Amino acid sequence: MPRRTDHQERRALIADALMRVAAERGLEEVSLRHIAAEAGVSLGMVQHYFRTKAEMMLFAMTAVRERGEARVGAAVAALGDNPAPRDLLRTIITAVLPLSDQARADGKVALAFLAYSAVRPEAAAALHLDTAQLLSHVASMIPTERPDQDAAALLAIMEGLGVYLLGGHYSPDQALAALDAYLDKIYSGTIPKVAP
Amino acid sequence: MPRRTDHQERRALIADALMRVAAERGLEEVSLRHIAAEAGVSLGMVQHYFRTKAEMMLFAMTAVRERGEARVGAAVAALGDNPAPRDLLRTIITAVLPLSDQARADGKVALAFLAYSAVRPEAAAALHLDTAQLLSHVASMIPTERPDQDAAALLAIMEGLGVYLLGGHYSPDQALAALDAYLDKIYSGTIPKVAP
DNA sequence: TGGGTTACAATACATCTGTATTGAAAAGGC
DNA sequence: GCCTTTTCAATACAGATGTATTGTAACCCA
Repeated sequence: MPRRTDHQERRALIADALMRVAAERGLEEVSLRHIAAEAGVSLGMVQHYFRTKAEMMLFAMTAVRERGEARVGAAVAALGDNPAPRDLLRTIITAVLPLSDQARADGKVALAFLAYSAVRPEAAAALHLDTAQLLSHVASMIPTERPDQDAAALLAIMEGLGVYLLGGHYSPDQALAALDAYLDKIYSGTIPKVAP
Repeated sequence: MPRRTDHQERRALIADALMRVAAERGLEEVSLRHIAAEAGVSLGMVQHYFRTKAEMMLFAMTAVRERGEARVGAAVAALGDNPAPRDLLRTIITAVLPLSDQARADGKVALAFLAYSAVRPEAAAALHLDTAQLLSHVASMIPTERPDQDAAALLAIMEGLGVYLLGGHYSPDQALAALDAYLDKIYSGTIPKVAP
């Protein structure tokens, strides 16, 4: 059984090209031939690694998600051990927000896939960070009387800031100021949930 | 100079068909022929009222926005005169959120156009102005120390909740609870809702 | 040293795409 | 009544699209 190529590596190469095209020109410009050209390979090769376009799209979708998770993981790791919950939360969120060029490109792709999966329920399960998991994780770090609601609002702020940043409606400074203002409400002044 | 048809009316008819297709199958399935079929007219007629596809898309984009504004306007009008700022704000936001079937359909289209305009800067300008206006309006209704930041966060919450609702990550109850929790923080002064 | 399998490349194919062209019916203004 | 203009419908067209088919070189295992 000869297997000379690393399938995952080739798929990643193609998915990278897809993300580049999607970030620059949108998902509508994503065709097998465009992706092949962008990746510098032939149409036949793309077909060899993805039997159908939908399969390629699905793979790229999870690749975007994994790239986001990797960015968050790296930012969190840079915090060292036992960071304060507020710092941890802010680090996670700023890692998700499209503040760097790379994150901006990824964000555009993620937004495109968000719209894509909004009309393709079979593709919706895979996208983005697993919100439910993240929600309970964030809630556990929020010392208010209603951590679930406040966590839900915080994630919504994160998503909304991301969208507004991508659209150019908010500047990075504006977005971070809004985020910090909310974190202030969560973490300052009020008596923590546990002992006084 | 014979002019037997109301151009705006015909355009609206076609834009309605476009929004139906976009809501059900996404912007990728929007082609001149699909829209013509959905509207029950011929391709030639669509071409007669929109010289190019981009022109049709642009018209539909502003039609979605106007529909959303109309929904907000109606909800606000139903509040009567001199509503409390918090009620007014909550009414505006719940009118924007995709909570009804109609608002869900519109929301999907709006999300699709958001991704669409993220890679077409020439189409993004209208939304930009809209947000800036809404932001200062909302800020004027927020009695906190930093109304600008808190208003920015509130709009982000609105947008994020909308996205999560469309994606099915939040239930309507969850979204409204998160919204109300934030409004509590803004409006309840320092006294929490639950007794100390 | 084969035989079989993999990894592509090339190309064919039917369908769909946006746009342009042509033509004809209808309806004002003169 | 005629003539110009609008309102469409039909069709043509070149290019793109996803997928299927075929061919061919390379490689591993026997």
